[in-house]
Amino acid sequence: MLETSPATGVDARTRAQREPKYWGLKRHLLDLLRALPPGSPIPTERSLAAEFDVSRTTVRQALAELTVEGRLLRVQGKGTFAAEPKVAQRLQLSSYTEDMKAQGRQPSSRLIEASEMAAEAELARLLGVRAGAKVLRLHRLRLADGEPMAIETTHLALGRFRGLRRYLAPGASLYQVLRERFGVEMGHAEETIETALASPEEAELLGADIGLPMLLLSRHSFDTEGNPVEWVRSVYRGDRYKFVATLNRPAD
Amino acid sequence: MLETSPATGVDARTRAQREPKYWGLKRHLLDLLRALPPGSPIPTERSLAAEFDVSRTTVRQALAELTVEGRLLRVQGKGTFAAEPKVAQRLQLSSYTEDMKAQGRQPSSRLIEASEMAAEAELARLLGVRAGAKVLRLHRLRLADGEPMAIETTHLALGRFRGLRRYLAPGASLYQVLRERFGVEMGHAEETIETALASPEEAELLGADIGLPMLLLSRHSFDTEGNPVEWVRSVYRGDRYKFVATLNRPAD
DNA sequence: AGGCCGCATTGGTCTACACCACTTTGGCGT
DNA sequence: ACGCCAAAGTGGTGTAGACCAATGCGGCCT
Repeated sequence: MLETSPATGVDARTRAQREPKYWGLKRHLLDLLRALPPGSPIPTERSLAAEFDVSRTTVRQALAELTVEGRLLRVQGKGTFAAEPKVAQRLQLSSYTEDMKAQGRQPSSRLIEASEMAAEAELARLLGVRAGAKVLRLHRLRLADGEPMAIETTHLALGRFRGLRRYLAPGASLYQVLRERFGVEMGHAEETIETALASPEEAELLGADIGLPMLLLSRHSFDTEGNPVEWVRSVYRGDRYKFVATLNRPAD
Repeated sequence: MLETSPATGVDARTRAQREPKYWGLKRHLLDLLRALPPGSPIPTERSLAAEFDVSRTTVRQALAELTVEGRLLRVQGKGTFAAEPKVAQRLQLSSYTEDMKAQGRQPSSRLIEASEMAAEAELARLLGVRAGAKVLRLHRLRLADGEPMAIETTHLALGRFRGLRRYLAPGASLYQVLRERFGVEMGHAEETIETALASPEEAELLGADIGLPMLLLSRHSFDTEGNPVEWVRSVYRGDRYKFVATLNRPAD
């Protein structure tokens, strides 16, 4: 599912040429989503195909990308729904909050989406649950002085944190909730940093150009007993951010 | 092509075989990728469709997912290629040589240039010497299994390490020389990681394209007494490298 | 020699249709 | 009333074929 494709929103005026049909459909659906309460059903694939006079395959391509982008929730046999935009919470683990403050900038977060999903094999392994287990996915935009800096996607096993979603109020700290409601204390984490090019969705959210170099940070956190707690994938604007690490004790 | 017997459908799924065709194709391609040198071309969509007797649409679904998962690189008009696996480098105070060995790769270095220069203000500050002091600059190409991985430029104050140049033999570890000849033990270091695009010279040395995203790592190392020892600027191929860090006691 | 152009090849978009898997609903039989 | 189950409707998988867009190569023309 999902295709790598050119820009979906924002300008892209440099190439105002042939816009694929599923782009237009996508933009139309994004407008629809903006004016629609979360959780409400979207027209069915077949009706969209009829209304826009395109094939169902084309409709599915648009829907697939929107699903990957976290705007839609699809359930076989039931329908397609507007993803829940949800309560915000801010977590402060890493150094983002402190980094920003240390630089005299005002950090903030915007929750883009909070949804439940079934864990595919790799994610299940990382979270220590069986494949297909329910997982809570938090999709947030990080800002500094109101300027978009990063997109952060957090995954937690719902089986281990039943009712987690209910505790997530705006401004609430995820780590605080985990500690106070579930008695989970973070122990250590493993991070990887690599490069990636901005995807259309990411570019739009971050207000950057498609293909802009990004820093991709993954964090795998464990509690004090060594049980996996969360898996986070963050995308930072490469032109606005850099990571700083202080290393102690040589290895050799 | 040819054949397409089950025009009526109905049969096909006989054995509780819940696995979609594109899954099987995906698994096959993953096997192929395991046994294939990175960067090598994958069979074309049309040939895969013919070989596995499925439609091109089905092949594309498998390829699309593998692309999203970072296993494949697709280029219109050229083909589909095995993605370069990223090498992980521990974000810790160890030498490149040891990092690579720990991963079972054969590390090597090629000294491109070793020159003395006068430190400009900023570099002098970093190395704790007066502006204009003599500095040794080592320009090295780092390889793993003979493959260019990074360009590393190291700066050391010659006033502190007299005769350093004479001890630098091919294959010698800088850290080892510093320890054995000068009794310098590394204490801690400050690293920053950011992105940059490859310059023409860098691209040529690394065998990459101009404009390829790179990981730019700067390291400021100090000995156990807190005296600055070296300042290093490294450029890593973003498509072949990633940094790994283990964090203890996460923030609140 | 150098440059331009067109063709072959590859991935990208799209159609129209068929059937499968899952969920909900409503009517039928008890 | 109640329960079961078939039908309807939804998304999921799959086919065969068409044309578009980008790339690269080779040959033609100057």
